[in-house]
Amino acid sequence: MPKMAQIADNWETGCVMAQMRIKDIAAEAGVSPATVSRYLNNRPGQMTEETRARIAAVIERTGYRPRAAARNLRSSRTNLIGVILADIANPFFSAMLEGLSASAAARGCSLMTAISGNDPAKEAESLTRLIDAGVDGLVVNTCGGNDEAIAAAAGRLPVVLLDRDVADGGVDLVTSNNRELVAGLVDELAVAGSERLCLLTEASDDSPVRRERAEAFADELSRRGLAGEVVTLADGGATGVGRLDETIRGYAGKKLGLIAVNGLVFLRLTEALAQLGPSLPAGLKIATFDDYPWNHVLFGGVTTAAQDTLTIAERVVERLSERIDVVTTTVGEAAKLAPKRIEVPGHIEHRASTSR
Amino acid sequence: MPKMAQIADNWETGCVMAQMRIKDIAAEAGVSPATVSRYLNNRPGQMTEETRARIAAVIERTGYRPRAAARNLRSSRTNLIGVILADIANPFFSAMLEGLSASAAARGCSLMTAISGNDPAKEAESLTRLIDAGVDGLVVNTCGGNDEAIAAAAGRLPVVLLDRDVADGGVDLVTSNNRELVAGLVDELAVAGSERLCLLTEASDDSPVRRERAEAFADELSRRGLAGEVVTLADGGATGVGRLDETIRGYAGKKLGLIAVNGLVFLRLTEALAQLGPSLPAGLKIATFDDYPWNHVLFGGVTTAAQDTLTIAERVVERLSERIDVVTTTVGEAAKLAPKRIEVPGHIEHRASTSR
DNA sequence: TCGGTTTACGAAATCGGTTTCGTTTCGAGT
DNA sequence: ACTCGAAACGAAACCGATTTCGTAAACCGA
Repeated sequence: MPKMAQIADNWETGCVMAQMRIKDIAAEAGVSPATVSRYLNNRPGQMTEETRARIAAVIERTGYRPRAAARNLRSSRTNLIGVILADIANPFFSAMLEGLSASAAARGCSLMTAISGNDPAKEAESLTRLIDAGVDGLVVNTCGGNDEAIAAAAGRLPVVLLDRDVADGGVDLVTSNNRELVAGLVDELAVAGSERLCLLTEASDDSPVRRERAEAFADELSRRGLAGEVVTLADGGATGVGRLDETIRGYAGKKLGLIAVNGLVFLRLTEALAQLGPSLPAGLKIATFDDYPWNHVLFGGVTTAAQDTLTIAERVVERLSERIDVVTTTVGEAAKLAPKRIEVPGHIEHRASTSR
Repeated sequence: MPKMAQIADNWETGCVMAQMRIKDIAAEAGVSPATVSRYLNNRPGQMTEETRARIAAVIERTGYRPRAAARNLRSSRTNLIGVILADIANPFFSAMLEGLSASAAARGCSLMTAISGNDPAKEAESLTRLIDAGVDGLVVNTCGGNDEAIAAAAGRLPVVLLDRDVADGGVDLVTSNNRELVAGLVDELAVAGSERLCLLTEASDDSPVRRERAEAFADELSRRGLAGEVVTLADGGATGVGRLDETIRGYAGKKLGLIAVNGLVFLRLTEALAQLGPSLPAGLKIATFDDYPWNHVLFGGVTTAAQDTLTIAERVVERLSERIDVVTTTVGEAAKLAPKRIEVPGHIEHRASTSR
């Protein structure tokens, strides 16, 4: 029985024409729906060049677009990648999102995003919501507190962790080479003449990333035989300077070198230093992580350990695609990929704050 | 014929148990699939409290989750909202994304995001990709150059514009009340004693937002009988200071008040001022738009016209939901909502840079 | 020329829900 | 007690693609 769609198609464009179905295209081209489907997915079972051209012409003319829902149902693939981010306010992660978006688009995938705002409950909710929506795979930058749920999810569909690992470690992880970056900053400060180094951290931040950087810092100090320590600031937003004043004043004039463990700590540091004057006290050198816009401006430029956001994003999507391909290709328990840890090198942006 | 799913369910959890279908749940609860469907969507056709409880128990016990793809196919709704952002590096928009995510989640919707990076071609591609994916509605922060395509999209599905309008204006738009914000900043500077006001803009930025702010600025000056002008900086990234030095030096000591039309311009301004010294020249007052983290820190705090990101996001999703409801409720051409322009008030954050 | 293999394609089942339509049951009104 | 309307629910069609399976034609070496 001919459908509205076919009738509408015969009218001039401009009228409200009903949505075309694959059936209609098939009828129009004088082939079966199966053949059109093969054309759409250019399947191994080839078709005559002539048939291909006829189908292409009809699709071109009618502007037909296959309905994703139907396709998803039958093939149980959605070409959707779920992304859960803990903190989008952090420019590092918004840049990451842009990278993920581009890498996914390059593979014909779209992104479903959820933002937990560092709330474990929201993160857990996002996890189930995205899985229920049928994403092919999941990128998770966890805020912590859901390690079991995430591990469980990784057992049911492809999951790649971003930046922060989970406890048991059975899940793929892509991260910067934090040890190398820490070493790079220590080197910057040492070369700039700092005699004593401090790594500034926050009490509330107990993330694996912070721990990794702190450990690397300590290791690097002892390796080089440098004096220094990890200073943990009391919480209390940007105003709670905690031990910071004390630390700075205690060493004033003694060629102190400070490393902020992340951008937030660096802003707190900046506020604290503002009380001491608009430019850096003589002999004080500073450096920080992640290349925020303001790093170019504050103190005439702050030396920064920059992470390679785009490459990290690309690696994440790449790895996720591998897993997705394995899942859809192999049967059941067959070939399971072993969990993998991918470290992406960053680089040091040398700026005025660590010049001699 | 009993399916694998039912067998698996009878085993202990822990074994690989097949995905449950609504049929299985129905069988288990001794009702028809239709009834389970009614339960899942708590439909008007109510059911016995006892039936409801029985179904609930089975679902609870089996951990059944309906497959979204199947649901989408039949109901032609996906509970997905597409979001296209021009520039996620701008913290204003990353905050927006968080707001959109929260507002959407509150309505049981997920977000599909695409980031155009201010590239019209990417924007156009994202538009079709999201529509093809079957989103129920679209939030677009356009980078320009796709006005026709966006208007066309708005004819086919619910679309709400974010911040930047399209040419013909037949589409819903949510934006800040820029005129009010400009007036607020002018007032701040006037009160702080500025005698001559400049609005700093960039040559490359020809967005409706910039135009609106510039017009409002001119209007406000003439309304108050204040001297001033719009200064357009030459392009060239953060280093191309253009007419800025000249402007500042020309008026040095003359109680100049500067307004950066956006955060990027403000960073350029900051770099330029850094050449003149670490703190503001005497008599110079400055203010800017959008409350970035560094605004709290630079110059001891910069007076800022802050947009109410969360409210804007909420209004966007609210309006989009209205349209989606209309589309799915009414038939054909029936009730079309007239395009609407929603202005969300912001507020002025007074800080040190405009103190007397 | 003939069996055998490939290639091109169609018929029909299928994915797993929702929705329509019809039937039965129940309670209220007279 | 009987009718009537609403409430509760089941049977089956349906959404629109993909996929399996089968078949006819084309090709191919002996």
